Amino acid sequence: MARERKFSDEDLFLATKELLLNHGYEGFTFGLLAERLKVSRSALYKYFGNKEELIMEFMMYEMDQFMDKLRKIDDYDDFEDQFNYLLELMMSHRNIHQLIEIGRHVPVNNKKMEEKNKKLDGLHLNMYQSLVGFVGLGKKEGKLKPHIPDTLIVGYILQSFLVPNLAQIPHSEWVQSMKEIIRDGMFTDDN
Amino acid sequence: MARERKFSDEDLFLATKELLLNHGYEGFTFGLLAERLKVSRSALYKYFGNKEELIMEFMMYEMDQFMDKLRKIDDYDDFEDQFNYLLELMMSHRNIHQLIEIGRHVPVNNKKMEEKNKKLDGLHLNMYQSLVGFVGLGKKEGKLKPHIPDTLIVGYILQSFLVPNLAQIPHSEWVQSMKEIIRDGMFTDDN
Amino acid sequence: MARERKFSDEDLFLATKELLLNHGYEGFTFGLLAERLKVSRSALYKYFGNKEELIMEFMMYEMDQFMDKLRKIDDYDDFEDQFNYLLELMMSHRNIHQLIEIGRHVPVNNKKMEEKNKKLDGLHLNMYQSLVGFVGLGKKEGKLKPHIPDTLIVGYILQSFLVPNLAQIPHSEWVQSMKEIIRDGMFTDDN
Amino acid sequence: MARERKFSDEDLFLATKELLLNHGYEGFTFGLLAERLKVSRSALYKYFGNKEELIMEFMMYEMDQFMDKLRKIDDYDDFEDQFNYLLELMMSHRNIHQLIEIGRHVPVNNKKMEEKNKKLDGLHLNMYQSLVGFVGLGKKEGKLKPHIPDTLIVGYILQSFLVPNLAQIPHSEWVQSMKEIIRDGMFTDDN
DNA sequence: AATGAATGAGCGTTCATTCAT
DNA sequence: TATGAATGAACGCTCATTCAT
Repeated sequence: MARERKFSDEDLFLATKELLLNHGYEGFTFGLLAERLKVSRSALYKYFGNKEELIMEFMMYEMDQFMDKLRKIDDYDDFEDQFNYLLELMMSHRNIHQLIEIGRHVPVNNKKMEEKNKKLDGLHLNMYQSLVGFVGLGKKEGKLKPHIPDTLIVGYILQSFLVPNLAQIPHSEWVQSMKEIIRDGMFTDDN
Repeated sequence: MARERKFSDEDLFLATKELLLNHGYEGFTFGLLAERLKVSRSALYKYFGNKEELIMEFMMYEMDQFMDKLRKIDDYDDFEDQFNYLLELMMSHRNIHQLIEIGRHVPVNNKKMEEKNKKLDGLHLNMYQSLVGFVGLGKKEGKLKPHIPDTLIVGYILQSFLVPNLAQIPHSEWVQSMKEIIRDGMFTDDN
Repeated sequence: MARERKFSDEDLFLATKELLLNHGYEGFTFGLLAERLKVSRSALYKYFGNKEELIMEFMMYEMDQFMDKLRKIDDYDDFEDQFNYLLELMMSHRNIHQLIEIGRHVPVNNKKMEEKNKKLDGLHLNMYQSLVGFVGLGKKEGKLKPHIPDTLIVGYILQSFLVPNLAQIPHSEWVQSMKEIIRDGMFTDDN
Repeated sequence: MARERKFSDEDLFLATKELLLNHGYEGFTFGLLAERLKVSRSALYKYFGNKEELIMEFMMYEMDQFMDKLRKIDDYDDFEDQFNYLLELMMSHRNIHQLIEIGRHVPVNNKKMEEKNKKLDGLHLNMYQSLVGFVGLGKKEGKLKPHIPDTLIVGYILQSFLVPNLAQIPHSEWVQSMKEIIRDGMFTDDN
């Protein structure tokens, strides 16, 4: 009944992600996105009323996917297992923070946007609570140092994965070392 | 006799720094900068051929200053002292990474730019080498775990300073905890 | 058997009229019209090659209807009766002028359009002649001042109804006063 | 110290006036105006922050000029003289109403605009009061029919000047006839 | 050395119009 | 017949950049 679409939602969100990560919120333009998808700029407006809406929608799509996986952390009872699962997850969703940070730049003007913003905030809260729950468990089990602020622990775990692997160390070795630093620091024991 | 300049390089670089940190690369405009310096936009072109050039020039100025301080790390013979000095330094120049990150956004088109870009890369290298030197010392003294890649150690330390202090933990406590994580990790000893 | 049309010409022209009066020529869009008729924008193109054509077509439809009524003026032999009929008619079709005025904004590009434009001009001429006939009768009967140009008389009658009733004077009083001015002016007799 | 301007404010306001009258508020574009003045669109933004501002500024310029002249009506003590003066004035500023009407379409968003809007409203009020004063004098002198609403009298006079002189009747004759209709109507005395 | 004037490219957005189903 | 997909021109607006004084 109508022509076939030239790009799928997945195509679009994938392109959006890359552009957003490479250019930031201000640097992300419909022109760039359209070029990438090989459509006209105006075609994008069929699906998203405006730039903010597009980015918000993308944000939610991305967060939803991430949260689905993050929630699985509760499948593990043992803290140690949760820790391993979490690190793997963060590693494979390395850029989620940058995206969240970029998301903060999106201005919120009208009501529709406000709604979406709330939903997004809800997801953030969910994420935060998952992690705080995890830290709480770690402290209760006597695994995590009790005197270190929760937010710092969470922040460190999240931030770690943004360290660029400039020297191209093999993945498994890199992750292994990273885990070790996070757990026991970079100093030898006899300090 | 020529007229006197209405603004000094220091004025200019200081203003550039603040604007860059507050607005990001895309949000930084000659208009904003000119307003801040109380000159016309066009006046800026007398000193910097274009926006990228200005930012590059600023980057180098900033890096130079930072490197001067970083090189002082060699005044300390003891690794432990170097470590403390480094953390303090990074803490008080926290935004150097943001600036470097912003620097990555600058597009490189022509030859003049390429030249400056190379020089800037040189400074990065200097920085890296200072730090690698520091890591080498640590390893030689048996303080740092020998099997962890140097770049990860350096990267991890640098990245630490980007963890946002969302919960507004007091500065000294925050730094103290950071040091502890870096040295001994977030896990308790009996793991 | 072909599908049945989802909207009638009357629907369409009615919607067009309201939109045109409320939004003006530039503010009138196919999107608005389609939404009103609950069809897709593109469906409209089956019936009207383009926006101008649609508006022209509408104009003619509207004029036709108006002319049907205007021609009834000849049912009255007496000038006085014609005068009253005319005023009532104008009052209840007040917006015909606005529409004509809007019609003047329609650009005429191609040949098809030119044709329709001519036909529309013909209708205007008809209207004008009806009114000139009316004026002629008035002058012959010695009711209208003979030395005042016909076009001014006609123009005045048409234009009068566009005076906005800002102070919300009750309708009947307003019309009554209007008639009086048109007939005998706003000055008292002893001038 | 800087290049000479390619157009004066008068040029600009004149062009604005014509475009506004021919295309209406929506149809008036910076593109059109720039083309007319043989400058780039963006050049206009040096002088007017946005479209509304430009139009408002123009409105005030136009109104100011008009009000200067309208206020002179009080130089005449006699109603008859005021009447003549008024008609001449309106004739030479025929389109002031269309402009006012167009001015009503300008959306008012921010504070700067609100201010200007208020000033413009003030001018409208001035105009209205000048005319109501004039009508009052006419009624007091027994020249104007007392039972006809003031707003109708004012509106009728203003509207008169919008009657198009389609048949190209010579100016003086046209004005003469207009005066007569306004004063004594279009009907002969013996009605 | 510094300025205001002017330009052109590009952005976000809207809309008439065309195309393929 | 009717539709959703797609396009391209234009609009309002911003900004880096150039020009003439």
